[in-house]
Amino acid sequence: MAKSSGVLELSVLGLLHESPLHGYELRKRLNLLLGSFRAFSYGSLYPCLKQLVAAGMIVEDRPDVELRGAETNRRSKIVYKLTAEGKERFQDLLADAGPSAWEDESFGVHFAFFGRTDADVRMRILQGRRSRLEERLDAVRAAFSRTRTRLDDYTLELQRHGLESVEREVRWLNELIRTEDAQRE
Amino acid sequence: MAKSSGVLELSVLGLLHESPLHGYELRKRLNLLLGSFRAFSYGSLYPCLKQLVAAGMIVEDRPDVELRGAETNRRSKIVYKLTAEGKERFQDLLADAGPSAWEDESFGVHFAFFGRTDADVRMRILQGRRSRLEERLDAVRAAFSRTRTRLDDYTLELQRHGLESVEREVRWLNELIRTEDAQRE
DNA sequence: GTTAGCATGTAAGGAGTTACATGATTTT
DNA sequence: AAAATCATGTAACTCCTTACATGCTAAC
Repeated sequence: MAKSSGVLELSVLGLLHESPLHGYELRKRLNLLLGSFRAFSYGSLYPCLKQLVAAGMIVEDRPDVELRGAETNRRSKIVYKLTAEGKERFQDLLADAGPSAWEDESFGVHFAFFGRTDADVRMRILQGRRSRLEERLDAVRAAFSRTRTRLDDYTLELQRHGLESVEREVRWLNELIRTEDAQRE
Repeated sequence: MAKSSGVLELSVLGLLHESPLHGYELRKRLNLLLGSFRAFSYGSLYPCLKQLVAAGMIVEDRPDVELRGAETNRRSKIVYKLTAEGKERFQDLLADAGPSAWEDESFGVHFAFFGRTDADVRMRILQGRRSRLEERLDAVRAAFSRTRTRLDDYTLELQRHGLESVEREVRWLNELIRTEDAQRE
């Protein structure tokens, strides 16, 4: 019913692009793919699969049903595979180098599928992400220097650690951008 | 109406504990306090303030209204201040050294208010957070070694960077725990 | 034969955002 | 007097989780 269009949809399409999978297995791959960043529950995954079926992006395949008698209404594994339309949708989502690709929640997934993303889109996403983080550094540092109320020691330490984390990610992005540039030759 | 009991409530109570503030200013302090971790919009803040008023944790003060004629129904700044009950509630929330204090979303806030938290609660939260992260490291590494399908280069790099980030936070926690220990003498 | 893990699903609800709507105050 | 910023608020909506409910399959 909803159009979703979030991290989950992209992840599912991407994983099914590699090979057909059933929900349970899909979830494990999902949480491996996204690593320490994110995890999804079945309560999100199954409705999402349903919705993708309804939208014609994937189709269900029930291997067990064909093998056994049809009278049993038993539950079985449902293997999902991408349709041609689904593949197209996936490519469209990957081709989007707009802000939605470099925000906190979605950058990870987009990056995970960089292997199937055009080099120029990769570059624009990396640069977008970098300036996003630099903006944030500026904002925090500005707010910090503007602040007159002296902060608690722990609050300060949290701040420091937060800034350092962001700076670290910027360095990581710099490295990646450099590598991408080198590979263009 | 809802009980909320989340990051926002704790942050608001903590900030108002330092000094009375109006919503707009409160939001800026909030986003400074939480630094690069989190940001809240007015759409969350104002309903939360209403709810805290209803619960008797804070009270409204409208400075302008008293100064000027009462016939004008004009909008004015609303300064919120903590009640005795609110202070108690804040201390109760700070005294909770359970899992809810060391999850991703809430650890930051709890840490920011460590200056007002008992030393033993601080220690239990730091240790809880650390074992939470170590569990995650184990899970990711286990899933990683169990995986037979060779991963995409970019996916691998994302994974590596994610692991490194978590390891870095563990080292930070180790350092903090060491410092806390040293201060106990 | 029972426990543990595989497998699918739904209903209710939490926590927050976005977009909108309005008005006051300060700066240029 | 226009523009920017300060200031408060609401309604609709999104995305996801939790808790529940069910059943299959392998291992011990």
